[in-house]
Amino acid sequence: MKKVSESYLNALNEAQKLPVIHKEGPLIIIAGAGSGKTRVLTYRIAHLMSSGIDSFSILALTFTNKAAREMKGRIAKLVGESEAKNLWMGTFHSVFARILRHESDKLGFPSNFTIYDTQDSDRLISSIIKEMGLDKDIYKYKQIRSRISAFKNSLITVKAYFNNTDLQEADSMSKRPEMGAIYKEYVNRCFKAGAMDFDDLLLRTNELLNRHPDVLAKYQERFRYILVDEYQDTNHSQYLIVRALSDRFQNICVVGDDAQSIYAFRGANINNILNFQKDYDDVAMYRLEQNYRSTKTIVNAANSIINHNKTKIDKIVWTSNAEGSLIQLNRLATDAEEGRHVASSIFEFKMQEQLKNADFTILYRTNAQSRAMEDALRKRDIPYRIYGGLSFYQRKEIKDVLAYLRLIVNPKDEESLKRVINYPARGIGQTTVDKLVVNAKQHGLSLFDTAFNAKELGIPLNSGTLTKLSNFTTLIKRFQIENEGLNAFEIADLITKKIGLVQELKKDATPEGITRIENIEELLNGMRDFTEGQQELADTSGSLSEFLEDVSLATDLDKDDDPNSDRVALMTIHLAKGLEFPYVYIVGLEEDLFPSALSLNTRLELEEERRLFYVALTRAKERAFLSYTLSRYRWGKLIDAEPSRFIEEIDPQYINKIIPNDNYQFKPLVDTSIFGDQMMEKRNLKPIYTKEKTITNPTPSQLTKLREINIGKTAASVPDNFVLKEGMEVEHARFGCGIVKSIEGIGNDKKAAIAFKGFGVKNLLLRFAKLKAK
DNA sequence: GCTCTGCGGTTTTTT
DNA sequence: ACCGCAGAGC
Repeated sequence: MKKVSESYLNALNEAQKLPVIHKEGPLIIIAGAGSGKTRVLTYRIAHLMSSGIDSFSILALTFTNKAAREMKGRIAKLVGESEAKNLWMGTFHSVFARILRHESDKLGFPSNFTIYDTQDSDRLISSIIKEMGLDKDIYKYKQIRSRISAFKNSLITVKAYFNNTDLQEADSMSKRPEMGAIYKEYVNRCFKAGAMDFDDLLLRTNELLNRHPDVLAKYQERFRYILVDEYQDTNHSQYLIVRALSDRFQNICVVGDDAQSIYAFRGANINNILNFQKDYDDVAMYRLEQNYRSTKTIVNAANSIINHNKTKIDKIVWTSNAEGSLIQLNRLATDAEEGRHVASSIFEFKMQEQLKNADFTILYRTNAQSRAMEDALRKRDIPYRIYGGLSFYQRKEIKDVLAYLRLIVNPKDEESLKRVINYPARGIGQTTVDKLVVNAKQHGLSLFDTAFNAKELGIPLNSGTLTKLSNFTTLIKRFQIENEGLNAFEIADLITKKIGLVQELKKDATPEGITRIENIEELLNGMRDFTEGQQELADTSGSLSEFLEDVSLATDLDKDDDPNSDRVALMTIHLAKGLEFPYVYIVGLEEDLFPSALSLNTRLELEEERRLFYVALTRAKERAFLSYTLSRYRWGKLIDAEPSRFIEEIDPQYINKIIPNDNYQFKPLVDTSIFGDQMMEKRNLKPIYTKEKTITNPTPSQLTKLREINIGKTAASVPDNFVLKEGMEVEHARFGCGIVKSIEGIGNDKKAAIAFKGFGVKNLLLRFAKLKAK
């Protein structure tokens, strides 16, 4: 064991040292934002190891795989590469997926079980609803899925459901008496398919530990020291796993911040952290309250926000960092304007302060907001990278390839089979698949085996179809045999070539089609890297099933970015948890968006939104920028927006409000006559803090009309190649021919008064008016 | 069985 | 505005 010099403790402050040197027994670390909690965890693990504890008996559960990787790297630096190697570190899902593979036989699962992602679950639930002949408008698959997920996260098994009259009554009341039957069938089908969904990874772990005391004892014995990061975001299922495993030695260390609990929507239970002291005896509690990340302004502003929450553990986050600049608050007319504002702000700060693109991050509440930001950044030629949204591995073409791979590893995987049985088209249509599903159920076989034995089972299919089925199953079986001698990359390469996937995609010469081909290439390259990377590690082989597990549990954040690429980062606030950036833009601070309209029902939900805002603001090290708009496109329509209540909750001394003067906003883009004069009179805007609705904007329909008339589909910049002069004759899509009377303004604000025949003189903003020279 | 088109739902967040 | 899916026509 490489002895860690005691001097490393000097890298910690007094508050950080205590939990690091705390030895036996349970401890909880309440760590404010930016207080160095990762540092404490890292040093604590290193310290445990240096005081003689075998790394083999330490289990550290993190929130993302990336966090685990980074922490492991830092520990390796402290105690040495070879020592750190045996540490078990990862997300709940990845750690317990590994354990489940090892113990799968005890649960009746194959060790190569598939992990169904949300889309797989949705498809399976949809087809169950269809097979049961239920009304899909009442039984909405997404609602069903989230209800099943909630059951599983609370350890309500199918059996428990049918023993619980309250639950059944609740479902009957909401006109879904078949809920339990769907749940039962879903669980059955997953089992038959040798598949677990995300929730199963936790639920089945609980099942394993509950039903097999020997297994529980084994892992209790092994994991003598357990550390859990982001404990505030654990759900009940995770909580029970941690409790079970730590029950014997009670060496449990949890780290978290109740103020940053933002995952209640997926079952996270804030009470886990609030009640930790009741769950174990003699809990030591440590608080980390000094923030090393942000300026005083940001820390204090964030505190002023979170103080509006009732449910919280009291703590005072403070910093000795510099005062820093005020938080800038901007009001913009529309989401497109907001994008332009953010892009030019980034551009200017980059120049002024000599910063890199990677120093900037744009955070938003919903993925849909990224579009306006993207458009603006692209126009400014600012490189960016979007995290989240549709992740790489969820793209159709990637999922198609992965489905083949999954099917080879686990031929029982029903969802993968359905995905590829007729892709590329091989004449096996829906009707045939439906028949297979019915027969599979009847004979208790997997879908693949049903297809393989279609003839023997006497399924009414014509001989052509039978041949096609047999060709398909033979193809897959052949791949399976090939797979034994090949690594993940080689088999994937072979498959894509054999089935002619790329040729299939080449039929589509559109830019999207080309991107799809590139994506598949990227997947293959990624697989090659994976195979090569794994071969350096002794304990893994670079096999296909390992690759698939990695992929199904990877988050978008985990995907390695080119370290040299210098890009602005765009992501949801949820995804930004645990990260930090010098300059942070938080956009879309509007009622019904942030806080989300769906979270306004209960105080609890609203408080979670507030914590989310707290998380967003505390990501910023140097500067934070807030913005909101007066109207925004949502559901394809322009709707009015009102400033978020959260803006008012920030102590105003930390804010610099930048409100454009009146004549900047909502100067009629063009034709005032179509609305009459009322609108002109109501235009004068009041300062934003007047909460009463005296701010009268054009109604959405008016604005939509304006847009339709003047900009067609999207706002564009003034075309450079077209110089407008007074006296010129021009043509307008709606108003026809006209003569330019006068021109004023510059750049994007350039406008012209044009006299049209039959429409009179119109004031057109050239950016929007698509004029053609006559 | 395949392909095109129109309709409907979507937008809260993710392992 | 956008995507995916269902239904109709081939």
